[in-house]
Amino acid sequence: MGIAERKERERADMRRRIVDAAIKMFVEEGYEKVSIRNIADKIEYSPATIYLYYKDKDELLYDVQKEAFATLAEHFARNLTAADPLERLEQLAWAYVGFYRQNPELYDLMFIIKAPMNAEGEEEKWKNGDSAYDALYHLVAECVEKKVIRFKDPTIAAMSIWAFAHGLISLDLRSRLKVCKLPDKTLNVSIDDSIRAYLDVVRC
Amino acid sequence: MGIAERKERERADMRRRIVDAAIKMFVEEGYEKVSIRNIADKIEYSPATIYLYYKDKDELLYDVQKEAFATLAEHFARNLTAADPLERLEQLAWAYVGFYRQNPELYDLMFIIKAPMNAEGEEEKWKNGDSAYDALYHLVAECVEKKVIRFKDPTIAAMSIWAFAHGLISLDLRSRLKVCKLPDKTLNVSIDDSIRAYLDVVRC
DNA sequence: CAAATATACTGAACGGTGTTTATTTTCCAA
DNA sequence: TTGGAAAATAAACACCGTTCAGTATATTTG
Repeated sequence: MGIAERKERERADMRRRIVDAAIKMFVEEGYEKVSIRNIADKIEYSPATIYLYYKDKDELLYDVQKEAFATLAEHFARNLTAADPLERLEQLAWAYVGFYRQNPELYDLMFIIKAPMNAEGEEEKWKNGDSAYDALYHLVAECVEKKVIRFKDPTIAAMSIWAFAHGLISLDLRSRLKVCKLPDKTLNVSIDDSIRAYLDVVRC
Repeated sequence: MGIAERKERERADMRRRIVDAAIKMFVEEGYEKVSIRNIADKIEYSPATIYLYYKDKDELLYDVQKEAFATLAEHFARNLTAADPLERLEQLAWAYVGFYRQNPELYDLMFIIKAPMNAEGEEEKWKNGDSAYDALYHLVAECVEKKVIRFKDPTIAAMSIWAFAHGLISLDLRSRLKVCKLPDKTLNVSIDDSIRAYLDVVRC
């Protein structure tokens, strides 16, 4: 009786088709500009069909985020090669920025866009970023332990470092960073310079 | 011939009515959930009327942002009292966080929400945040000059400090900060602790 | 194999959105 | 008082996320 199994496979295939089209379109056009109807058109099904596989747009976004976090994890795995923890922390920082540069729209829907946090008090459910954060935490903890960075508490250190990188990227993504006007001159502030300066400040 | 003047006054009054209702409703319900129709209802005019005073929702948001930045400027003016530049920088940090805590929804629409950046390449037009950023820059420049913080370039320093605070707040606003799960224990990371640790790290 | 049932899919609708247009109402000058 | 400008609006357009009644297809049962 392989029918149930085949049906399950077909169901998974359809979810793949939907999520693949969604990722492609979100990346190309931006989350807000892509409608369920657009996605349905792309995969040549009726809009209502999508609701047989995803209960709403939020649930679809959640799956897209899962995919994006897997991509980020791969990106980290490829780039975190150094043995020295401080060097590895620097690699992490550059890998994080590199991921953003290659996938700005993905970064937006992973970390900035409001959905799918609608359901209040359901922070528990948001586990997509956990493994990436764990990687950061353990690395930072090692740096704190070996006293190569000027932080004392590993939890606060990890969150602070993430917050800095995220803040920089968020400002860049909203064009607050590109140009910085002063009375006398106009300066370009780059993410790269800021990261370098931060690493200098944080290092022991 | 005071009629033209009165008309102008009436026009300004109407824009005030619209922007006041918009701010109130954005703060109460969130930008995305407030429609032009809702605002029109509130001020007891037809939706189309709003388009006689604002060309689109983006332009209205732009005015709301202007108001919000004025509030932030006041907030800074009230709280930046110390003579010592480093102390004043700390006051700035706490004032920034305090503003966010008192007006999270305003913070969102000032710094995070995607609109009104639709018009590509119009970064020139976004002047709302300039005076607040100038205040930060000059203060940080003084700190760099007097060598009380570990940054060398004032431009990079100002942007980095802002990025850190903004990153922290952005993560908090999207519930990424509240709880931080680890294999063994669950920890609360607070904005306050992170700011304190950052100031310690940055101080010379 | 045929009938009954379960599954997959869809057309059409609901109630909303931002925005535009044609029309009506209001106001002011001649 | 009346003609024309200015202000306000009702109605429509083209979308949106989502639901539901109904149809087509596949599977199971008699």
